[in-house]
Amino acid sequence: MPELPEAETIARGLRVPLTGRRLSGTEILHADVVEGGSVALSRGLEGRWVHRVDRRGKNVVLGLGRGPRVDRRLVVNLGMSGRLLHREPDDGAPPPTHPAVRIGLTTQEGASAGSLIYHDPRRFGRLRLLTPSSYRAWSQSLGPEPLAPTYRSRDLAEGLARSISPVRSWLLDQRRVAGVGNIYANEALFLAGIHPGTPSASIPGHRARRLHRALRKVLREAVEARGTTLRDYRTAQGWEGSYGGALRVYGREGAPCPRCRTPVKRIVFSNRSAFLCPRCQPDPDA
DNA sequence: CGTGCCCCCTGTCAGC
DNA sequence: TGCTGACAGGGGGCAC
Repeated sequence: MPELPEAETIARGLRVPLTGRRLSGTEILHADVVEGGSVALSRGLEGRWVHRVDRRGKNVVLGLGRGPRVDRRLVVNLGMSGRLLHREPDDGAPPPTHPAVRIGLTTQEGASAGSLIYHDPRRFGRLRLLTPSSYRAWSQSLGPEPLAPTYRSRDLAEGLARSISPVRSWLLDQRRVAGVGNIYANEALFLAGIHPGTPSASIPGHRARRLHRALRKVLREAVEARGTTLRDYRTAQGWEGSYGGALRVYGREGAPCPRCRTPVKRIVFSNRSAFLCPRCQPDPDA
């Protein structure tokens, strides 16, 4: 579920409550979300301080250490239905329905600072604890961050030119560019006026530049709105994201295209829905 | 190697 | 009121 804007929102929401806290007393309720074994995770988290809270692609990354340096990273991929929730010590909030991992937090003085809960009904998400070298290898396996100032339209254009995949599949491939999922791929392709099934290599340079601009615009807007809640996604504080109302085509089959009023069409390929305006995004095969 | 398909799992909703 | 099938924001594995 969560794509870049949702993961970014969660990371921002965890930064203040987690930074400078210490992890202790990990409870693993569903071992299938833990990569590398429950015991290794519990032992690896125990007593480590949270130095940083970051994001890489769709992943939330906690930089941890026993001393002042980051010597482990907890990488959380939220899959389709994962949430990372911060709970205060005795907020009377109802307990989450599908907790998978619960990690205790303490202050420098050792007082309770609540808990960090990984919640995931479908359990497609994954938690992994990585050393600096395994983190580096993992991060290098992902593509560039599309919102980084160093990500230029030329990078996108050159990547597209080397692939025969449909452009939506290309955008969803985390090795090409990190953090784009089905919602924002469809939204960006709409803004760029490109049919999702267009073979990547057939997209001319000026269209690739348009796609680069559209992708960054959509992602920035969605971060601003704290992400899109369709169903499961919540911020670290349990709030919904507000970008759902701004979606132009995703999930809007039959609704008028915001640009030309033609009904939005839904097609399926690679086992996933794509939404498009058949007039603004003409089928290259037609 | 690149690409596409299936599957992991649970919840929800539409249609009968 | 069930029951069934389709579908859901992701990604790993495998066959070709």
